[in-house]
Amino acid sequence: MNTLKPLRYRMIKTMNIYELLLDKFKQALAKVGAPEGAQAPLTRSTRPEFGDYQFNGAMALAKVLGQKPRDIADKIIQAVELDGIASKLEVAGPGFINIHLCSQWLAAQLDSAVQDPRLGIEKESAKTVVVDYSSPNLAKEMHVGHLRTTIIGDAVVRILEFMGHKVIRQNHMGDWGTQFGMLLAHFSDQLQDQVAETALSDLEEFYRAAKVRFDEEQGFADRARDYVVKLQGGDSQCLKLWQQFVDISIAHSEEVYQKLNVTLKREDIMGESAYNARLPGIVSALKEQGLAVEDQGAQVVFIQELADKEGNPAVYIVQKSGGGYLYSTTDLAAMQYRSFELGADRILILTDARQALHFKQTEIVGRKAGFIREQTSYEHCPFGMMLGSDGKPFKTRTGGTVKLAELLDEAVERASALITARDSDLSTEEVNQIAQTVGIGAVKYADLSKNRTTDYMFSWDSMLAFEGNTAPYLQYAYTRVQSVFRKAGVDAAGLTAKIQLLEPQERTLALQLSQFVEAIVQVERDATPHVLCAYLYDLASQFMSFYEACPILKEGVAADIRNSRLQLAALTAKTLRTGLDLLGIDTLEKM
RNA sequence: GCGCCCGUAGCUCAGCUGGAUAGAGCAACGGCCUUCUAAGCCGUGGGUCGCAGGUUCGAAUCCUGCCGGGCGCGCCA
Repeated sequence: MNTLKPLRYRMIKTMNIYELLLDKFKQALAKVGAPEGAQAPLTRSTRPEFGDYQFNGAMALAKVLGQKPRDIADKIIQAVELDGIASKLEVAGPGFINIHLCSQWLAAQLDSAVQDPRLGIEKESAKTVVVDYSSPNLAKEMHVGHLRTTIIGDAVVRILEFMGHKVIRQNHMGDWGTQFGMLLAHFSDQLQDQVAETALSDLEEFYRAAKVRFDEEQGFADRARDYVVKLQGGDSQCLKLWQQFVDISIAHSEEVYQKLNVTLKREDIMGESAYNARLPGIVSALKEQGLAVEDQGAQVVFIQELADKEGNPAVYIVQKSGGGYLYSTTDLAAMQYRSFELGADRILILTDARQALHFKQTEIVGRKAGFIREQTSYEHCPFGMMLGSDGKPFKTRTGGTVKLAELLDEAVERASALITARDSDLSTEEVNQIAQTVGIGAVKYADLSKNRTTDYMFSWDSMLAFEGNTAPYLQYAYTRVQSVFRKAGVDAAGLTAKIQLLEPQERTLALQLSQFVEAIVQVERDATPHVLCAYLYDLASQFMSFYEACPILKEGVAADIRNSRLQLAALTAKTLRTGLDLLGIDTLEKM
């Protein structure tokens, strides 16, 4: 037998250039005598004349090493091993090191990426990541306020999966709360001889009616609370009504998911009710550990870590004086289930920012009580709430609410109108297909592209705009590439030409293409899809400039140049399609 | 009262672990379609980065204090 030998030479795949450079500069730092753990600040250059990346570690070392920063920068340049990777390293200003990547090397990276279905991005060692998102309240029809968690969460899970992680979606539906009692009370005495589905055809209206009674009708609120206790206690009549109601609500949610192209499935549902049986155990465990104590008839945990200046601890109620459980109890149970039974390495929870304190408290209590393994991270990913165009919060009662289903329909209609308004040879069927893809994409992108933790403004115009930094712009860039290949009669998959980077637009595009992984890794880490949106928009924008400046199929373009440009276009299209797919947005061949 | 988040161009937003002259889109203005789809491209104008200190070689970014806005703080989620 032969001794072991490599089966074949394994080419280094297109790697994360940032990581590569960082690694090289860290080695160089050690060589010039920088202390262990010295900062290694590497960034992308802000201006073309400063190169592609810049390393700014020399200035900080000046004091430590007792040398001039520019001298240190010179030594770093001598020490760093970037032969064949960088074409030029120069010291600028007080001691910046500008890194100009070698165009041939950059082109070679793209040559291998374009052949790879994963665009040269390697999977990471798999972690188990539980992602809690969407989680609509089944008492109400989904409205625009549910967009953020649903869409952002879905993009996050797609990206985590792309990077090789085991993702467990958890749709923590609100099917067990106090307001459910309100609905059950209304449900049971209003609709005894009606078919539930008919009555619930308009969930919003049903909820509104129940809410009115809850607020105004004598005795109704008490009955609603009784219903919660009965329900949580397992009363069969209540459960039956409840189940009927839940089924209809879930079906409604699934319709919206379908329209939105969201990956949540029925088996991802792990509603609040699913934790019911665990709640007594949570409270008793807290009591046994002396964490929960009785106060004013309720079981509460006093959290000293969050005490005010007077030393008054924060109060965290885990069981109501009447014996009922709350979302705190449920969230502790969910934490335990996810960490121990699902084996989560990370737990991501996407909700609005108003719940930040609650999750902070939940983590403190949960960790003390041992409801979460030490190695499990507990990450609340907050975002601001939806405001109306007037800057005031969206009202959920007075008809100011925009139902999600209606919003999506309007988006598709607007897209359709836009398409038919322009000259085209598209068939009706094609128009409908495009309108669907563009309209839904626009809505999703509008939400995905901003991930501020502050409130954000809902606006039909900005959400359904089809120009500028929008999904249609990205989709359009993609179709332009497809159109080129159609016209050329070439199959992108069959291309083998080497990429050449001659024009500035080609080089700019190439550099951007090589940085796809950097954007993805950041989203993976921070659960911020807007970083990927920004990346893709820049990519599309740079492609548009390239497209205008660098003719591909026109007369007079040499064959090798044409083929190189086709490769660049092909890689752009693949990157756009992959990126949009990770955002849950479809691409089109024509538009 | 305490806590969290935020304040960047007329509007909506980027700005990564501090780095060079703070960037986009929309809106405004001026160019570019008999030539790869004008949902596009090129260009112009527009910012005391809320204010004041501090740390630093260097601050939109970190710290402190104010001002302004939002949200939260024992039986809703």
